[in-house]
Amino acid sequence: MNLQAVDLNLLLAMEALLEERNVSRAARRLGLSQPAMSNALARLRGLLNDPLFVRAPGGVAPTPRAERMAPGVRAGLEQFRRALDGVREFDPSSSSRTFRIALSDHAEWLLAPHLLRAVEREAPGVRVQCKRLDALFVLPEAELRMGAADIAIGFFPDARTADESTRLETVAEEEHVVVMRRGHPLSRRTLTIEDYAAAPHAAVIYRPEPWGLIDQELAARGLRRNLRLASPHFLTVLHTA
DNA sequence: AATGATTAGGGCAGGTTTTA
DNA sequence: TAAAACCTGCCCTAATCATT
Repeated sequence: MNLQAVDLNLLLAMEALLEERNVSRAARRLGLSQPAMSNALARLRGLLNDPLFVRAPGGVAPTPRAERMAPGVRAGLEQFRRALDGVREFDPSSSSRTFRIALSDHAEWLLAPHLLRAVEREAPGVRVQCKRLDALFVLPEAELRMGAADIAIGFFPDARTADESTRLETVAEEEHVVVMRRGHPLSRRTLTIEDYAAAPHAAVIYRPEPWGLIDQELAARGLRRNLRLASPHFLTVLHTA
């Protein structure tokens, strides 16, 4: 494509639309009127021969083409900004950036106090926005790719198959544990997997259907657990023990 | 009905062409 | 080379249309 034929401000419009998923909000973000943003979108559509964004509840949703373009647009604009800013390294002490972290309430409960202290100490202008993972063991690749989340923290068994734009790092290792109240009959002996499956219990499950990774593992052993409560909240499950 | 996207028409800034 | 005239494209407001 001939870049001379492209108004590079359209990339800013694209970025704002990817972030806001709403033409009016994207316009406000760039200090434009809503029709001006609509017009920019129309020019992008003509340029790329794709609708890019289609109407959806609450605004617009990106087409697969727009989603594929998103990482490149973000990276390109980031390079422009860095070039124009004189290639400044990230400086926590002067940054006013908002970091969006997708994680479980369990990880949030464990990490948030430490994170908050570190931010207060080293990056007083930085804000942290925690958001819940949509699924417990599934890497939110789309959210990361679209910039809806900067990082995701959790146990992601299939993360190794993530695309190249996703950077993976082991930050901690944990074991699954069974929690029960003091004095529970099962606490007096070594818990077998059969005991576990047979005992009425609560579990953390994010999906609408109460069927997760552990159920798959049990099924492989010919077992089915006696699940009485499925909740997306670790703290709720702990509270019911 | 409310919210949000698109269209129409006019103004303005910046670029191009013409002319002295 | 610089100034004037002209052209093009973007943005604005207002009105209308579409979707939820």
